[in-house]
Amino acid sequence: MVRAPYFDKNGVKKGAWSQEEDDKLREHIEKYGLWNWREIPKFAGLSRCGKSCRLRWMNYLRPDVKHGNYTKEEEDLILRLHEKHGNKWSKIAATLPGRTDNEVKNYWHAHLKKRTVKNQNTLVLKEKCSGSTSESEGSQTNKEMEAKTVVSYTPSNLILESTPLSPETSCSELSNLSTDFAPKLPVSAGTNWNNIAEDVLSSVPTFDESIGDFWTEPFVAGSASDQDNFPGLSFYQEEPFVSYYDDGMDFYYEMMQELPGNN
DNA sequence: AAGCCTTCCAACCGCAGCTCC
DNA sequence: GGGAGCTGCGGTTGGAAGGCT
Repeated sequence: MVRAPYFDKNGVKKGAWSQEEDDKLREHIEKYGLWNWREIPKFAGLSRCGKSCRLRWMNYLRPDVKHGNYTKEEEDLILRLHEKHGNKWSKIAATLPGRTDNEVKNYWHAHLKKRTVKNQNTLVLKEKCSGSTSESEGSQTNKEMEAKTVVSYTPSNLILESTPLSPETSCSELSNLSTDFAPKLPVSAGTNWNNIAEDVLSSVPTFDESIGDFWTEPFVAGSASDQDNFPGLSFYQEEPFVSYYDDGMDFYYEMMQELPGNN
């Protein structure tokens, strides 16, 4: 189910991640945090491009990511949000703690898309049988119409709508998520950053330089100047915590406000 | 049993948006 | 203002696994 690992012409490894690579990346991020995706593979001793590392971390290695077993509530929420926002997977995923945009997107295409297509066909058939609905519903507001359409997707929406979450509860849950994985940063008065940098660099292999954009550029063993300017150091001291859900919070609150019973 | 087909998830790719200089 | 560097998003693809004929 995964692509066979291979090295491209630049010496950058592609395809499936090995356990060893996962361990290296996880260990590095847990130790030093997230600071610069292009540099991380270099310092973690990985033959991957930064983009690949980011994807692997975000979609698989992150400690708060859960896999498989979507609940009925999650399915319904995805359906509702997709109806409202379209293919804005990151927006949708932001409201599903532990789910990634990639996973939501895959789940949609694998399981939910068929259902909505089926339901839409059913709706069209019903409309054709009962005539145009625009006249009979002409007095309804757009919001009412939208709500009606969403509910028509699946009867189980009723379950979700009958159990509205309070914004306070939801936000605090998400807030916990955003801090659950605060990188274990070795920030202390006695921290010797140069030692850390040398430590990290000790296992770095060497690859040929090549041209390419930010993401495809292969990691290159750091030069002496790289070691002197370990890029993560200033970041750690200025911004020690990284939140994965900051952007989703406002949206989540906004969405909860719009749930029936919260107006 | 063997070959073909379908499903579905991990990973890749291109590009838009943001920030900094 | 605009160019470079970086990040994140969404569409697409590769291919293993399981089902079907």
